Parts: sequence; C-alpha cells; structure tokens
Amino acid sequence: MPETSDEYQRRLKKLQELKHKGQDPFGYHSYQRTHSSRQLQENFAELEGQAVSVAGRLIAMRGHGKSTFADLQDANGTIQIHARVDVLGEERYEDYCELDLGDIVGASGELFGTRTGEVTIRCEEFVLLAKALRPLPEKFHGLQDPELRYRQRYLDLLANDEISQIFAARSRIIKAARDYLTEHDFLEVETPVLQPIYGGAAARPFTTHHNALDMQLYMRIAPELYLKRLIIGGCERVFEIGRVFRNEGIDTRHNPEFTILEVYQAYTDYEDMMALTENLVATMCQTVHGGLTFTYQGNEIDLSPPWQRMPLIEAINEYSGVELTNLEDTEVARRQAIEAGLEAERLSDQPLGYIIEKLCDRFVQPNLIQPTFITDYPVSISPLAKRKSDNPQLTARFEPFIGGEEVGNAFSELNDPLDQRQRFEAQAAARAAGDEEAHPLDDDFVQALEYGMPPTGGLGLGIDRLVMVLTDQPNLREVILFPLLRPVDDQR
RNA sequence: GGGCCGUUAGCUCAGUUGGCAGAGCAUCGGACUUUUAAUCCGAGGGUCGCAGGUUCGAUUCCUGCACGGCCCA
Repeated sequence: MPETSDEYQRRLKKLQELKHKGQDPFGYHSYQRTHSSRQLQENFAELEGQAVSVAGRLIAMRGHGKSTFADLQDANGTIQIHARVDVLGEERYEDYCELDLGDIVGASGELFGTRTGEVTIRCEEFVLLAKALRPLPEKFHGLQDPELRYRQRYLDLLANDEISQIFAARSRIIKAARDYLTEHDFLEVETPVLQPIYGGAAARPFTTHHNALDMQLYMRIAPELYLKRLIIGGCERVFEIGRVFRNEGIDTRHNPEFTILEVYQAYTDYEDMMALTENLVATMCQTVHGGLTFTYQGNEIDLSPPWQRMPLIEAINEYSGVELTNLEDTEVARRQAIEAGLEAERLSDQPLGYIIEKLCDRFVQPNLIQPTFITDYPVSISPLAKRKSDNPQLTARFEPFIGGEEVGNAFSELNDPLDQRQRFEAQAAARAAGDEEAHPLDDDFVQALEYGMPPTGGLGLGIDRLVMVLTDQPNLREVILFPLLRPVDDQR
C-alpha cells in the first residue's frame, strides 16, 4: 500500500495526534504481562475473577455502541478483551475505539467468561504499545498470494495460523537431532563458513573477497573437509548443524542457502551411518508425529528400521531397465540411457557419472516413497568416499530417500591420502573438461590425511528437506522463513 | 534454459465476446452494553503489473519485459 493512501494517512494522523497529547505509543520500553493468551485459555478455571494483563496485536474489533469486543493475538493464541464505557470512562473508551486493527496493545483487568463461554478480559486499563500504520491482510482468507507470503513472511505468520506450526516443528526437529547426538557423546562444533578452498560436495560456490587480506574467499558448500580434520585431530565424534551455500538454481527442492547436519564418527563405516540415519530420522519423526508413521503428499510412510537397501546399479536396472554391467563404457551407458528415455542432447559429452545420476533422478528416485538407502555409488562421482573392498569401481556410500526426496548423503570416508590425491586430480581433469561442479584440489586437506585419519563413517542430512517431508509440505520454501526471491522495485 | 498459468481496491477474488470497473472482508459516517467471519443503514476507495502495437476506443486482442506459481530440463 502506498504511503499516500487514505488508510495510511489516517493512521499516521492518529499517531501524530497521540504524540501531541503526550501519548507516544513508541515511547514504551516494556509491558508487564501476567499471562499469555494460551495460559488464560488453558487455566481459566483457576484464573477466573483474577486481575490479569496481556499484550498482543489487535486482530479484530466488534463494536456494540457502549461496549466493544476485541481479539488480541500473541505468540500462541488469542484472547478476547471486552471494553465498556462504564468501566473505562467516556474519554478512555473513546480512545479505545480509536485503536486500529494491527495495533500492538497491552490490556489488563478481571478475567471472566461470557455467556457463550468465551474467556475474556474486562478491560480496566489499556495502553497502545505500537501503532500499525498499515492494515493487516484480510482475516478470513488469510494471505494467499505466495509471492507476498514469502516476501512479507511476517504477514504470513500473522494471518495464517498454520505457518508458525511448521517453523515450530522445524525447531523441534533440529533440537531432537542435536539432543540425540550430544546424548551419544558427539561434540557439536562450528567450522569456517568463509573458506579459501571450498569442497565436500559437487556444487558451484559463492565467491567473496576479504579486504584486509586481499584474498578471494568462498562461502562453504559443505563443512565436510573441516570436520574430517577434526577426526584427524582425535575428536572421534563430531557434528555440525549449519548453513551451506550453493550457487545454483532455485526450485521447489533447492534454495541457494540451506541447513545441513553433518556427522562424523571414527571407527565406523557407512553401514553404521545407515543405522545412525535410521535413529536420527526416527527421533526427528517422533518429536513431530509421536510415532514412526506419517503422511507425505498423500503417501503413508513408515520409518521403522531397518530401511530398505538397494545398490544404485540394481535400482537403475529395476526401475529403468538399463543394465550397467561395465562401469567404464560411457558410450554403451549413454546409448542405453537414451533408449530408456533420457534426452540425447542432455547426455552428449557427459561423463558416465552424470548419466548414472540422471538415470537415478529420473527413474529411481520417484519410486523411493518408503525410506530407502541407495548404496554403492561409482567412484567417479564419489571423490571423498572409500572404495568398496570387493569392487574398487564402487564406493561404500549411500543416499537416503524418503517420500521420493533425497534427504542426505553418507559414506565410509576415504582416508588414504594417496588415493585422495588421485581422486582430486581426477576432479581437476573433470573441471578442465568443463565440469564446474568438480572439486578443486585441497592440498591442505590431503596433507591432513597424511597424518592419519582413522576409518570413519560420515553422514550429511538435508535439514530443510527432512522438515519438508516430516511436515508434509510440497515445497522447500514452505520450511524456509525467508527464501531467496528476486528483489522487486516498488512499482508493483 | 523451455512449456503452461497468474498479476484487477489494503486482503481474498469475480468480471469485461473491445464501449464509464464489481463483490466480500478491511476503511469512513450512523445505530447498537455479551459479540466472536457480530448485525443493520449509508459512503469512499482502482495507472486492471510495466512498456509498446492494433483500434474511433484496450483492463480485455497482439508483442516484449518484470515478478511469481506449477511442470519439464
């Protein structure tokens, strides 16, 4: 709404008149509340007849001449306020009637129940704690426009009750994971977000610059390489929950910054990480659903362990019919993928690993509704994972899928510094061939490995994706408070 | 990157086969001392996303652009 609108100007005038009268609503620094609206609603039997005070946003007014009902909204609910001219007096009652929807108000008085049973405060005193100059979205339909919901999330939270429930669930899910890990003797750590060399995932980074050191820095795409340095340092069990940044497209499953949980445990392998994944996700689910079953986009999902396991090559064979027997013959794989239905032009000049990932994305992933570990990814697309002892072309790696969504990545960590260097060199070659997501060589990390890293299992979980699945949201933006959108000028 | 769809009052949405722009809520004025999507009477509020084109006339048709949504890649 433009500031020239009648409504804005009318409210601005009210504010100025209040200031003239020495009642600047923005002059208050605090307000003493005795109860929240929820406490009043839940404990009415004990509190009836007591003097109470509340504060919140005025979201509805129903005037009846010499008395007025209003609804005040605070963090966890609403409470009705009843103002009467014979209680407040003529002057204060008129002031009360001048309040606008959206104003932040403190009110106090005796708690009573109306004849319809509504818990209500008889308004004996009230104070305007902040003036709302702009009107709120309509109360009945809420705020529907997805663009406005994301751009002005505060209005979404005010107008749509269920939104705050999603973010409360998100908070509980993260707390559940953190509690589980700390109770199992994992050390929570924080590693650099600004990194001179990025790594730990196949992604393009955001680049920035440090002025004093006059050096290029990258926003991390993963904390992995630092957490493994801590394993080398003897920490044995570490985890980090933090934001990572990937300079790629935005869609229903991707936001340029998202929250990752990474866990590393010395003397374990990827099978131990499967068990840890089952336990962690079960704990998260318990805190939201009170059990291990829930619905995601119409599908009943059961997280009871053990989850199904399926080697990637077998899964591709089962769901696409493509039989990848020779993991070195890219041409055969490309021809088979095209026959299976992948677009030929997308696969030309692409390495085998890319073709395998596309086959999985297209044919396998949509079928993985019940929790499933896809295992044994090729070495070429797993530069930080340990080779399988029985097949050096494959790695001891898995990705967990739930509800058709990829929610993580884990493996037995590669701890052979000589092999790691070769893998980095293969990545450098891929980069030279045009793969912008290939890992840069991290000499410092290889040097760390040369001091000896115990065999270690590592796990990364995408928190946003998990929250999306566990709260039955169809879109990642529904579980990120402020998703990235293009800025827009005020023309609209 | 491609396809489809959307953008009309503060919000939620109608609508115009091209001819003065509509509703509900919100707002303003009036009535009303137990309402709760309060009710009743009356009123105001619009660059119809932006820019071009076609036309006597465009919010409507065409083109481009912006932002967003869904699907595909």
